Amino acid sequence: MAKTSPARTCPVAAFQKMISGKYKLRIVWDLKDGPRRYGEIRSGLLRGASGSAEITPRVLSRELKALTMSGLIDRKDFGEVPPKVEYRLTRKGKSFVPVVAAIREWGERNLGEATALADAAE
Amino acid sequence: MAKTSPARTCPVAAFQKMISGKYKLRIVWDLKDGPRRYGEIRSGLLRGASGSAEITPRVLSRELKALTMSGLIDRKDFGEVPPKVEYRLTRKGKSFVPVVAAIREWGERNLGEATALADAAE
DNA sequence: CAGCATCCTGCGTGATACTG
DNA sequence: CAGTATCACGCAGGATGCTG
Repeated sequence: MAKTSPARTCPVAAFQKMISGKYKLRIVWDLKDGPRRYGEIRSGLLRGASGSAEITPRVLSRELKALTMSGLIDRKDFGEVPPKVEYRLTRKGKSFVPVVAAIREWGERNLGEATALADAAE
Repeated sequence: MAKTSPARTCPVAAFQKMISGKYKLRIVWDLKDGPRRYGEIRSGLLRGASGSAEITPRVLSRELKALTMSGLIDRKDFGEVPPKVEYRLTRKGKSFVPVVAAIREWGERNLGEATALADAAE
């Protein structure tokens, strides 16, 4: 047991906590294309399968704040008059993108459609 | 944006749903080393930072069932007398291991300690 | 040993309304 | 525009006790 983390909060547990919430991963993914404003993120985050309802500001605000505190994203507030705030990935956030990409890739391949078809003969 | 508009339940959303819960990822990770019995999984899944309390059967049972229905793991029930049940990764589950590995790797590197130190000069 | 049945609680998510 | 304040609710997750 030289390098076997001493019961430290499992990396996966920390990860789960960090991306807990329904939108954090999607926000990070959205931000990978560059900085986005609050409203843009909001417009891009539609709820339900129909994709009609928008996330409530309360929730988005929380997610954004959590991501900021996790150090994944950075909040940039431009002066005041007509409020303008941009969110962008930090270096850490950028390093996280490939992980999300891996998740998406796997998800697209395994959750897209043929979900539980060839799982019987395992 | 030619191919980025399906609006289909985002892969990440599906992923989040699939691994929702505090133990699913850990269970999958545990199972990567081979089949495990119910009790073994339970013993390996300790709660809290102290790692003393064990997961309650109700919860473990749910997680296991969910993972089975997701097609990530497979339940093998040996006869009856003294109940013996083994859980193992399905092909799909195995294909998912690398993703979890990526998550762990990233987590160990970014959540281990130096969490929010060099996030200012981004 | 490997669960299931019941009860209880905190928190994540949403609706709605208001502000600098 | 970019949030905050309040209220409400469903559900994950834990505590206990029981069973085949």
